Amino acid sequence: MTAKPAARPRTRIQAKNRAAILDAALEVFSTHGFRGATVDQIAAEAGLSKPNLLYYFPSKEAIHTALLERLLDTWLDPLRAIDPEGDPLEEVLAYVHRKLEMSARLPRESRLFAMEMIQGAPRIHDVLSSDLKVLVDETASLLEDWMARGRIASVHPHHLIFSIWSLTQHYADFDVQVRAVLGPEDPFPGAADFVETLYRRLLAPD
Amino acid sequence: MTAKPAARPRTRIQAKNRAAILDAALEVFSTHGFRGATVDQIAAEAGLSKPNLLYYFPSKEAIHTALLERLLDTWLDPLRAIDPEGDPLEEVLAYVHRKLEMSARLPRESRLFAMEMIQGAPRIHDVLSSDLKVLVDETASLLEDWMARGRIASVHPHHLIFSIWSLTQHYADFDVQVRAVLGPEDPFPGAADFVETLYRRLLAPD
DNA sequence: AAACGATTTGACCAAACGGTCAAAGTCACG
DNA sequence: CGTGACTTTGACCGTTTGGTCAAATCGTTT
Repeated sequence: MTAKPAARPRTRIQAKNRAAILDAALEVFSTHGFRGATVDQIAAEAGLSKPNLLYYFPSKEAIHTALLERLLDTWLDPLRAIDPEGDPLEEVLAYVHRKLEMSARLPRESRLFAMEMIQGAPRIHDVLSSDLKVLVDETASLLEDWMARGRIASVHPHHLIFSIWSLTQHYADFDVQVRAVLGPEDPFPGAADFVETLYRRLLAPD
Repeated sequence: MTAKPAARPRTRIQAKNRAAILDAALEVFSTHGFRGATVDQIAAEAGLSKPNLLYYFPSKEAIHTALLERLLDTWLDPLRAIDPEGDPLEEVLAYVHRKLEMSARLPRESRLFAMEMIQGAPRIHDVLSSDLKVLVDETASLLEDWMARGRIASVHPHHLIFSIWSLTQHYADFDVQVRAVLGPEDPFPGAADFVETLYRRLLAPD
């Protein structure tokens, strides 16, 4: 009986190859989207033959799903890390900087997420309107509470969160454009400085 | 001799069909990217047979190119419309609102642009580092001039422009996510209000 | 209504696609 | 060092892909 490798890898080889496949798939899916990515290309990028890749994942879609599941967690972690007991403005700023750092260090993950959104999130729409919505609503409540107490200025909390997402992820998703305009200079120090200023001025209590 | 239809359509039928093809291609390319889009799908969406579509455009790539050329112009028009003689803060705010309105009214164009960027802009990289860079640098100079005169607060002008792009286009590109979080409510009124507040507070002269 | 170019189509092609399979090779452990 | 499970592969399959072509149809002008 030929046992298919489990989702939880049992051998060193499985751990190594599954990791290589997911890394290669991240590269390919994040730049070409699901339909634009080919199994051959992922296999080549992972240094495996196509049948060998399909020994570890049953289909192209399975790879994509595995990638998205892993992504959603790490992507929303910074939001969960906001401390309701901390100083409001500093908590928001820390969140902004965590997100910006993620754009700098995990640009492919950011682009994979953006790809999925642009395509209408056909594979994660449910998670968005359940888990994500709950998490965002909770954070929005926290922000509103801070605003009501005058700890930070009053703005629409959901749009505040959207603004943080868009501003920070922009540097990963539109990396080419940013660098084409800015030249060789590293965009991130300037970006960090800019968003710091922006949110300090936006949220400074009246 | 069978004459291929010119880029400038000569007959009513050509004008109509070329428009239908470009509209269909916009729909398909903007949600699936270049490689993920198929000629069959574009043809079906345009209500034509595949060979008929290829009578009007010589290849899939030609359609994509035609689309991008048309896009770049309309996409950067709002930037060109900033009036150096106008009131600085109001000019910036007007630009922000023009961009936001474009996201609301031309979401597919926004997503096509985003798609191209995420993929590394292989087909328009040259235009970015030449035309776009020049246009942005000019606008940045204007902004710096306004800042030096104390008409608006000092921030990094390039990142200011990036922030406007990301904040406004986010509502088109991440439409699914925004609506999943916000529910049935129309996002744009709230967004307009939010960005207005944001840039007033950011740019208000000290 | 003839005649000409403009338009449309069914049939077709080679290449690339996602995926399968039996057989061969490799590894770890008793 | 043998043996059973794990891993890898070449050959293959049916479908989809971008694109071609000759023939048929349509529109317009005379």
